[in-house]
Amino acid sequence: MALSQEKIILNCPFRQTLDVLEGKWKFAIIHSLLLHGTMRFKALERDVEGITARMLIKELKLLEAHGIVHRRAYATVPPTVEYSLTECGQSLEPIIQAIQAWGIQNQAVITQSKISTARKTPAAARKA
Amino acid sequence: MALSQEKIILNCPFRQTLDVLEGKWKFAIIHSLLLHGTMRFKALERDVEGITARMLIKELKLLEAHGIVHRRAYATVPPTVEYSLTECGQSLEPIIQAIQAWGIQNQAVITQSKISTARKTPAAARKA
DNA sequence: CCGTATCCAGAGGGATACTG
DNA sequence: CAGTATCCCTCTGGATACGG
Repeated sequence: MALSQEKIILNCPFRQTLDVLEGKWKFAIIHSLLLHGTMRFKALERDVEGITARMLIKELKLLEAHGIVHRRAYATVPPTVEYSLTECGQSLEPIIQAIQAWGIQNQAVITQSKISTARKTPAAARKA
Repeated sequence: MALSQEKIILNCPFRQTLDVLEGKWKFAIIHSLLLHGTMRFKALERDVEGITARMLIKELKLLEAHGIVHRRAYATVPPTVEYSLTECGQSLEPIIQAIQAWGIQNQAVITQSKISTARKTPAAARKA
């Protein structure tokens, strides 16, 4: 399938998709859910290295609102909450796979041309 | 091809790819360059609806540093600068295509479940 | 365990004016 | 045309503490 020839206008399907997937963590969260299927909150937090609980819940809420992720809570003590991809979310798999495939293919190139994108976290900066 | 079973750790190929493609405009810029091949700065600015010259040049610099985009300047008056994708950049096409395909497939769903993500620009907020 | 609330530094990013 | 420079606001997103 060839790329559409229309202009990269706002509200075209391409840009709308980017809106849904924007943010620092959405791809990683979806990747993790694709790998493991249903996951508890804590499992996701452990699996997506570097994310904080605060950001995880925010991103999950957004994904849920867009119909990508399904949330199911059980009235147990302590609470149990399970997240999984909806059918719509599962259909994102080709995108995740394409990104991963490119990463594997170009790992050497990326590492080589890597600029100092490394930025200090606020906390790290304060300590310094 | 199945997704890799490794944890979504920092510095895995998947996360590194996200680092390269992070930011609000990179996917759209690459999409445009895939469609049109070599483009002048002004053409890109027109094609990627909503981007400002400031952000465009910033994103292009980063993409160039990562070896995704090639920049060629001609010593003409007025100046002519052409941007194109490197071979490495062209290899991102499957990702762009996957995103676009998903957008077309799920356009109805997205539009329907759209939350008020609309946010005022600083200028719009000042005027209000 | 699963969140929420609050605080806050700084990166992202728009507007505008200016240069070669 | 192809950028730079400056200003400044907003939102992201980390740290921390707390509630059900």
